[in-house]
Amino acid sequence: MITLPAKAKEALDQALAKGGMRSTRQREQIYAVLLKKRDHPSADEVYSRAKEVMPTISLATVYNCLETLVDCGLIKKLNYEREPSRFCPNDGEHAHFLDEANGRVYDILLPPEFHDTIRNILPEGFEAKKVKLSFTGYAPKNIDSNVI
Amino acid sequence: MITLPAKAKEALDQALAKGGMRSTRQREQIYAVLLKKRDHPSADEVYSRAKEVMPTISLATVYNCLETLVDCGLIKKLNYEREPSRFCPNDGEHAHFLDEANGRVYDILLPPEFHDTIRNILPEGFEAKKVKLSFTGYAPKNIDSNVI
DNA sequence: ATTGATTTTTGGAATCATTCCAATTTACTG
DNA sequence: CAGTAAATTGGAATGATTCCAAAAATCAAT
Repeated sequence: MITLPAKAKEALDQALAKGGMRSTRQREQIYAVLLKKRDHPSADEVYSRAKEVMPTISLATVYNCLETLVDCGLIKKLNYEREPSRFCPNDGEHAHFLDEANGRVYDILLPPEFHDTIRNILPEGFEAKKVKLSFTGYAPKNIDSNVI
Repeated sequence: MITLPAKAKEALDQALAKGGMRSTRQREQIYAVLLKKRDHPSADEVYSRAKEVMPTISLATVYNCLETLVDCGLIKKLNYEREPSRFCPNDGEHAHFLDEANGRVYDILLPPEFHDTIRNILPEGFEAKKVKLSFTGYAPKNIDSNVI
């Protein structure tokens, strides 16, 4: 069991309550695991890490919890081609950069007005609920953080 | 059998030759099918349409041909979550808009400088080979073309 | 054209991330 | 504390895609 930072715990409980969902140990641990190492792990990788802090958790539960957190808006689901989905506990708007050399994904923080700018290129009548911007290529070496 | 427009046929043969690949009836028909109705079909849907013009073609071949065309740069592969991949015979740079109401995907043509602008937001040292911009939401009704 | 070497196509089996299921356990309400 | 609804669990099922080995088709050189 790991302890979720008080602030995160609060955000989690609120987000769950808003959707009429219950706060459970499993959901808390999955969220804690994602916040601890922010490297965009797959469901399977989350399962591995979760088992270390809660050995009896099941893979099905990991999938359920991840889906719940996505629905709550606390985390994001990333997809590259049809590879296993990866998860990102960054709720702000940002782009993603996949480094082809090592498979790592970086969060690229954008200037605050950027998403609006992008939305404005849409022709009259198109209403975007979600905007996804993602890059693939090579990241500079010696980057330590996954959030840029 | 459908006839591939002369210009497209030429582009296909050239693109294949450049990669040391052979021109085959199957590849030609798959490309023709994609150009005929530009609605971003899945591999399965391409298979249905291909069988109408070439009844003996196999699903495996459809997958093979689509992959080849993607590798040649003649078509693009689109992915939404982990739904079946869809294919787009538009080789220019453009964004995609998925209409949640009916599942249709629209090509959104961008101002020519836009992709460069987007690339420029990347921090020093990040080299993007591919940029993907996609929207999800509601498109205006009564749109006839899939290319905007 | 025919041969030979190399690709490509083909049908069916295999893969594997994810979803589904029914039974048990857990969390909330009164 | 009891009752009810939601969540967790392990295992089975799903389904798009890939893999495989054999047959067919393409291209280059004769």
